[in-house]
Amino acid sequence: MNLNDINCSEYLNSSNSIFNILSNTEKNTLLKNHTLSSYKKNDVIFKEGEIPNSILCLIEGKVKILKKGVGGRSQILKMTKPIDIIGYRALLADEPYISSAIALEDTIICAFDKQELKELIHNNNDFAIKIIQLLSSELGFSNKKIVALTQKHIRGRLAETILFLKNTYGFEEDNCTLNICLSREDLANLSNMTTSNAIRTLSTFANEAVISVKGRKIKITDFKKLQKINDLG
Amino acid sequence: MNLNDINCSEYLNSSNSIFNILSNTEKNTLLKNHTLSSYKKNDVIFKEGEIPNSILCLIEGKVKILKKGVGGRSQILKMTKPIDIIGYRALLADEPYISSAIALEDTIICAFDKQELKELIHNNNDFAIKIIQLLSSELGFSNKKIVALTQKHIRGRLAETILFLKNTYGFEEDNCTLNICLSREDLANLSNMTTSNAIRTLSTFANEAVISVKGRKIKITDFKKLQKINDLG
DNA sequence: AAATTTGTATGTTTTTTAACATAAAATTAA
DNA sequence: TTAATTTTATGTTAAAAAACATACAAATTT
Repeated sequence: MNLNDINCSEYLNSSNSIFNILSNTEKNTLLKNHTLSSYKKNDVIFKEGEIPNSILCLIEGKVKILKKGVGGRSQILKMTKPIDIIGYRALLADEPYISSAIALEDTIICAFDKQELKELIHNNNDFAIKIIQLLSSELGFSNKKIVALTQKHIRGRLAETILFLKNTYGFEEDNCTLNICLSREDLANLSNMTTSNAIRTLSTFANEAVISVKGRKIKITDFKKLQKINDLG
Repeated sequence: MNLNDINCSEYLNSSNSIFNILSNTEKNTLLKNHTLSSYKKNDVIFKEGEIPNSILCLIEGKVKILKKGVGGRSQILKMTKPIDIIGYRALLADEPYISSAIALEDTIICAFDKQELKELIHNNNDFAIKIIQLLSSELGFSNKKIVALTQKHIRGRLAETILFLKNTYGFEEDNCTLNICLSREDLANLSNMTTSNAIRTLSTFANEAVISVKGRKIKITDFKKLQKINDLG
């Protein structure tokens, strides 16, 4: 899609957008001063340590949010899809980014000024409450992840990642192929394991007929068994 | 301290309280309908799965927030001190609790009605913004914890826990003894390791003269070395 | 098309951590 | 007080996961 074809107003009104409760005046204020950018696969959108100066709205594509640990290993904290907002936590906490955002495929992002967002929150209470709901549900998600990533074994962790990807991106038309293509390394960085272990465990799952793998396409062939592996940990 | 001696209004006005920006009218509304309860050490304040119906304010004592994982092992997600608020995440996300709260020592808690909190947020924008700041800084904390707990080795994780306890509860008058007493099991559950490993690693740190241990009292004797262990992971 | 780089697959070894076992010390209850 | 239970300490073994090594396939660059 070409940048010139993007109609941001349409995205603000979308049913999944947190902006859809804004008044027309508020939406227009946002739209008056927005920036559209496009990113190629693997482009860095923002980086750990940078100061946020706008709120980003993912119009098209997929973006991973990751944080590097001691050994330089990355942990993917979040996977986003249109029309999620990105990078608002650091902005709202008045902190530099503690994570980086990288495009997983060609991506279009609409940026609104930081100050305008803050004014919106300040003037529109329903919007503030939507942000509160967003943050508190994300915090719950993050807390659950702490326990899953630290306590489950490799098989359980990878199974959880596959089910998570299904919930986030859904299936293709065949109703069983994950609607996202990731490298084995990304799968590993989602699941807190080495790339080798992601590759090996993926092969094992395929041998056990839980999934089938063709390149980066993953089909879930035995959903119940996958859930069992996830539940057992 | 006796429950009858508690003056809740004093706590609402305290400089650490998120309630201190409220108007007198708002504070009085809160105070009109509050419940004080006291808990003994190890008492359960709320439990995973329960429905939150009030926001809890820790007036006195210390409380751990923990979540059980697959094998029944607990991960301590948060350590609280006066006058932190407790259990607000689930309440704000309109979800059941995903974690439990347990008193670490004799504790006094003041509960305000859920609905009143929601009305406050709805009517007082500055208060909503304070909640947003609280949630977003907690989310950052949680995300950092994901990476630390999954990527650091045992020594680094325990060092981080000790430094975290120092930051949260500070030192006693001697300027080196942690102002909190925890069982080895709690230290383990903070650091994502077995109790055996917490005991062993604590002994090693003591042998290396990084800390000194007397029962449950921990003294930091070599702060720089402890930070180095923490940084190395 | 050939060459180079990157990603995937799989076997082997080493490290880390958990599990298990036992005993002593410290609390708590009878 | 004694007895029982819980907590701490430490040694040993077993399991899980990382690290390493190598080969092959796929994608990219030249």
